[in-house]
Amino acid sequence: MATADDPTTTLGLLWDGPSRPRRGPRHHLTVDALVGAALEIAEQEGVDALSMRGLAARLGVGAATLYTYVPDKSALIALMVDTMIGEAPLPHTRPGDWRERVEAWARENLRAYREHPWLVRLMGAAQPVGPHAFAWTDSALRVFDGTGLTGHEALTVVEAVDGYTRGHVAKAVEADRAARWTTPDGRTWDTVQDAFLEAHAEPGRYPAIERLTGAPGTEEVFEAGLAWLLDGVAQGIRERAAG
Amino acid sequence: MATADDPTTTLGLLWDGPSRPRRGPRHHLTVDALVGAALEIAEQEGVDALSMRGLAARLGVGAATLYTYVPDKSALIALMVDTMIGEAPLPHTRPGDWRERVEAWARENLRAYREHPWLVRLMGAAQPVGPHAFAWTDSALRVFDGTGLTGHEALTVVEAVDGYTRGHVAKAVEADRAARWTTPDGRTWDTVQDAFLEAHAEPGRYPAIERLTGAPGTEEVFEAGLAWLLDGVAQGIRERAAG
DNA sequence: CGACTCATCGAACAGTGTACGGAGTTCTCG
DNA sequence: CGAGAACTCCGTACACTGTTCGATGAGTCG
Repeated sequence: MATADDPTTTLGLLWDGPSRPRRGPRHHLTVDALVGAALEIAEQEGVDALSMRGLAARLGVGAATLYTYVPDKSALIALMVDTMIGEAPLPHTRPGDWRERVEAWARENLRAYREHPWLVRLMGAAQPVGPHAFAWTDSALRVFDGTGLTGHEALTVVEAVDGYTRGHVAKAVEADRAARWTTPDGRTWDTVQDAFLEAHAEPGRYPAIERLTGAPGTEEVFEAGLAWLLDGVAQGIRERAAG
Repeated sequence: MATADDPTTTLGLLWDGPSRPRRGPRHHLTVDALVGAALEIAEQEGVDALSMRGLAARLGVGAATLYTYVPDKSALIALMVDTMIGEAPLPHTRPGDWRERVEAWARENLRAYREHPWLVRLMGAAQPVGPHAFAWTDSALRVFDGTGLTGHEALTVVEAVDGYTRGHVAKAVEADRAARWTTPDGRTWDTVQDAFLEAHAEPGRYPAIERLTGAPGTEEVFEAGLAWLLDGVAQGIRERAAG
């Protein structure tokens, strides 16, 4: 198989699927089987445990065999990501007006990312656009049909909301992991950190933080920010309709 | 030095600095020198090139020596991140009203992240809060002094804007990297991808995307989304002042 | 001066992604 | 129908990674 380092091969795999050669012995596995097993590993053991050797072992083949299905690990990851995107419901098929649909999709994405935290890390690297990602964006754009926004404006809104969601997801995933962490003797992350800060921040050094009576949860921040963002968008749509 | 895996040691390094032992030979290096050299490597060669062996070689010492300064690589990274945060201007010292200050800090953060793309990846992992991060948050909260918002509400705004910025940064960094990429024969990423999509997306499959006449740039999306978000916040502040 | 503590670092361990080359299988073409 | 091309499979190897161990010797305190 062609050596990559060049995402063209990966794009071909994403959009065309594997190319069946004319000569030579048959494959015993399929690319889908690789991706499925890789997703299982990521889901069960986390993304750090996803190695080519481990994946090969799970499938009962030698490590080098995988390279006849996939040019390299990054291509496998691109396939995993696009597969996950394919499981997201298409925004334009949801009920309600544009705002209800946007809220639903943003919450759904947040939920999906938090349920599959490994996705957040894998999406960090630049990804070639796969068919499912493309279809999702198309669907998201259609949510704004009838609002009077141009395609360009609709895409701006989609990207803004998506960016907002992704940023929160990164923070939420960190918070989730910290919440699950404990010292060997059972103290939580918050306990350790708070004790540390209390011992080290002399009074008056951080006046605004001292005045705080409690931090908002990630859910609360997400909902508030989403509401503000969509208030702004709604106002833009109203002004355009009036002008 | 104490084995970590437990961020308590890292927190100590962040807040107290290195602890000078009473007996034994002197250190030839300092933790600051490690962090400085690590920052240079990240800046010049990217985060993937940052290895303990490479760092040790740059400092002219053996790889194992580093572990007398720092419990492990993650602690080093925490120190790098907090150092970078320390270089950001404090929001409450900027001129203007709350909105101008927020806009300035959001743009500044976006710029800094794009200039140091490795930071985006390093911040992806959960980080213990360092003194500079703490000071920055305190300063950001003070921007809302006099707006009538409670500390809780101000923190919600800060986190929402920060989350928004981080999400965009991730996308912008990906876009920057893709923009810099070319095939051996000189074609750009966009050319390759567009050619591929044109060849593979039959007409009518992606109606909304077909209707597009051009995609908004990351800058344009960022500014539009920020304006919407702050419009929403401003309305919240007005309503609170009125009610 | 001993006793103790600690910095330094070569070597080793358990991993990683991936290239290579040989063995065996399947299809195509003369 | 048989020769050889094309291909899968995979043991082995390479160049890495972060980190631990143990030996050596430097520095300091009683």
